Amino acid sequence: MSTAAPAGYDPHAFEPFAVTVDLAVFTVRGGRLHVLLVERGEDPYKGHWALPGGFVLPRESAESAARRELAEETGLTEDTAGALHLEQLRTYSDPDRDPRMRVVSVAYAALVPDLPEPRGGGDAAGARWWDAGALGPLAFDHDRILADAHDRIGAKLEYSCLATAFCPPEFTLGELQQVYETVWGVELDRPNFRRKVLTTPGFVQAVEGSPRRTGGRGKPAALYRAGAATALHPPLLRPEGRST
Amino acid sequence: MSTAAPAGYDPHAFEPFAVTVDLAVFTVRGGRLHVLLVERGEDPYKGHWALPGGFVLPRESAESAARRELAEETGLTEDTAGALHLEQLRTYSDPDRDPRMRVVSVAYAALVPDLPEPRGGGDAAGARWWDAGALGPLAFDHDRILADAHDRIGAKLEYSCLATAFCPPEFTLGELQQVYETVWGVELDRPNFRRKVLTTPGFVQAVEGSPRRTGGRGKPAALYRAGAATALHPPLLRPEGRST
DNA sequence: CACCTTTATAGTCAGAGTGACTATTAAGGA
DNA sequence: TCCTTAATAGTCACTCTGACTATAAAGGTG
Repeated sequence: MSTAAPAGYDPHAFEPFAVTVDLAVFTVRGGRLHVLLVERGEDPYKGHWALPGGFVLPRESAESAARRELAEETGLTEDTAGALHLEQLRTYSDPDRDPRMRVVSVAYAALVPDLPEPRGGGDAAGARWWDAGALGPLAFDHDRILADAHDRIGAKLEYSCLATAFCPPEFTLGELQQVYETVWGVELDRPNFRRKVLTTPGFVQAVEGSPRRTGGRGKPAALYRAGAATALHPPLLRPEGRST
Repeated sequence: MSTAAPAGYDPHAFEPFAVTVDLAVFTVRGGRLHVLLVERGEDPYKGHWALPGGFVLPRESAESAARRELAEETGLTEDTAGALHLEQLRTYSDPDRDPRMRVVSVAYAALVPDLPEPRGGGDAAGARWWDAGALGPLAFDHDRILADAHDRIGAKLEYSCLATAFCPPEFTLGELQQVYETVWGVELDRPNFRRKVLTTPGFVQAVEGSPRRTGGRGKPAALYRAGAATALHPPLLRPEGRST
């Protein structure tokens, strides 16, 4: 911002950059981490799967663009999508990441509870959830973006209350534990997990009236809602190594 | 990346975005956190101080641009600057953040040991280190970027070995402790800090021959170098609350 | 219906890590 | 020589965690 623009800020005098957003939208389905992908209908990478995303419009911020795309691709209303957790990951700016032109992309990660299969509407040829553990190569540098997103989400679960974003409004501690186990790919000790969650003020709060979820196999579990806290002190560390 | 470009990817057909980098370059001087700022020589914000930065060139990545600007502003060679720790913070894309045109900026944070005052070379009217705790309002949204950078650095000290990046090649544990105290703005217990650092494998390693730094006021301190580890397990948590 | 399986919940116990200390050592300065 | 300063060594209690065992309450099966 300190140097003069090439050719003194004439907006059309230099080779322009396109700015896009890419979204890594995660959910937990049946104990597996899933990610929303769209099938590319045109070259390059025609027929490949890619992260949803699109161009940032002239009068919107990258985050607004991300929320708009998220609403379009998931079929949620913009109001609902506006309430979702959306986290800016990082920006990818390799000069050759798109063979057509110079595209700088701001990547976001979103966490959603289990949603219905997306309608194939919009401009994408098709959109569906994929098991994040069994993916073929994606278009562009989206493998890298997806890996970065997974790392970030995993790290964030350690020191934030973000895991509740994967859960429906009311959930059991077993469901919350499964979020951690699914994202981290490990098994956790149930009593210890329970103790940690319940002794962290504001992580979860019991639903009034102490209802229980019946119909399962074992003893009915108590229901909880997300609490007011956002950070976890001390953190809930993964059994082994780290990321980032 | 899934939607068609406006006007089918004709690079000049839509209003272009400029892409810049902004750098928050931190150092510790005399027990205070300092940040490198440049004085703006032209409107808007003429006479205000701003983060160093500049345009991303057509054939370079944002990170390359950041390293190039860092070398220019600090007077270091590109080789030296290439070895410095540079961390992508986030991207700022508010449509009105620059009154002249649409500028999307990728912000980076850099940590350097105490350096000489920068020469006023390059295109900036002037460049100098400022005490990060006593700053007037900066140009553009740079106050916000600087605050985000400070938060990120503080959080990273907790779970990484990054603090050694603020230190010269050989340093005492007291100097390392002062990095933590300066960035966090707290005082730490010396024996406890020492115990934590020394029992974390790979955080620091004693300089061979066990030399000591004499000339100070008290007992000479042993010298250490940065170790091979990059992550801190378990983390070195701040006395009180959190960030991010 | 008795019994097994499954899941939730309660509780115990030892070890690691940390915060708050006190004590000792080794330099410079008055 | 004594005082001040800073580094280093060590203690102790408390918290948190990992690894357990035990009990409760549902569904399923013969």
